[in-house]
Amino acid sequence: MVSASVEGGPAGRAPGFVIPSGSFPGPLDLESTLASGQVFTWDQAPDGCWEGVVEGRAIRVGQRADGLLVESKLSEASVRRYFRLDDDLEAIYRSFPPDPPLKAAVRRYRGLRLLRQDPWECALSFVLATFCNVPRIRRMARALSLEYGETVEGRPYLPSPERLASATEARLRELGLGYRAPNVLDLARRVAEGHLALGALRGRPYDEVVATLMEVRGIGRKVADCIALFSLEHMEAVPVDVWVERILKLRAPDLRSYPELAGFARSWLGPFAGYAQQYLYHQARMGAAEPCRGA
DNA sequence: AACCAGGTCTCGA
DNA sequence: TCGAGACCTGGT
Repeated sequence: MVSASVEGGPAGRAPGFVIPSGSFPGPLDLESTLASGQVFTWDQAPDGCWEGVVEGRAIRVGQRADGLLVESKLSEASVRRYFRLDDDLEAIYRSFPPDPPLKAAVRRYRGLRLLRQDPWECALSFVLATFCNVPRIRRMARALSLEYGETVEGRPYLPSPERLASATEARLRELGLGYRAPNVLDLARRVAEGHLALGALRGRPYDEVVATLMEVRGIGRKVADCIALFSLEHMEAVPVDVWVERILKLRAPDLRSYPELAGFARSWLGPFAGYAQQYLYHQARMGAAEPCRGA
């Protein structure tokens, strides 16, 4: 067999490097990070490595005892930024309240990091995500990638706003998006036409970010919080989905509305409430999927 | 085969 | 302002 791997070709092997564990504060657990329901475009290869696209480049990452193995044309700085290796995870853990279930979730998923996602990918993903389960979100994202997306170094990836804006609602429904089809179109058109500058929302105040995002059809408070937390640096944002709502109502049974629940979560969980939320969410969802598993 | 899913929108009180 | 229903579809 001839291994004719050409640098840059689809089968080409990207340069590899290791980001040593000691070179960033706190642990990193790839499995928890990439399978915790914050991102839907990564796949796990048979060898256990994860494959995705970051900043328009393909990337393969693997968990190693000595750190994070990376195969990509991306710079190390880009990878560090994406995986939020600048976050001092132990300090974030210390900021959490002494809540036994939260402590259990942290113990179990230690090393779960929020990602610094591209705002467009994040917004598109969570408009797709409304009221459906994670496997289906991944399926819809894959369908959009294959139908309208571009291939990034051999890997299918989500379409640009411009490309998606040219889609028809009927075709999007055929791809299985259901009633999300017009919402996805509205989002794509606003971004493509420059009426919604997602990148410019970085650094803007939380209330302004949420209000701006909610102008899009299909983006309510919860989806806006997801975008704010996962791609716009608002670690205080607490997306309240059905799982998190159950958890919050155990502590505050009298709270009903979304603003009340999210506000309670922020005061209870502290400045990194969004981080804590992700541990609670992941714990709840995995617990439901695998009911019998001793701690 | 029901029941549920990282909700949002509309509408009537 | 608040609660109730409708809503596409596929996983489990």
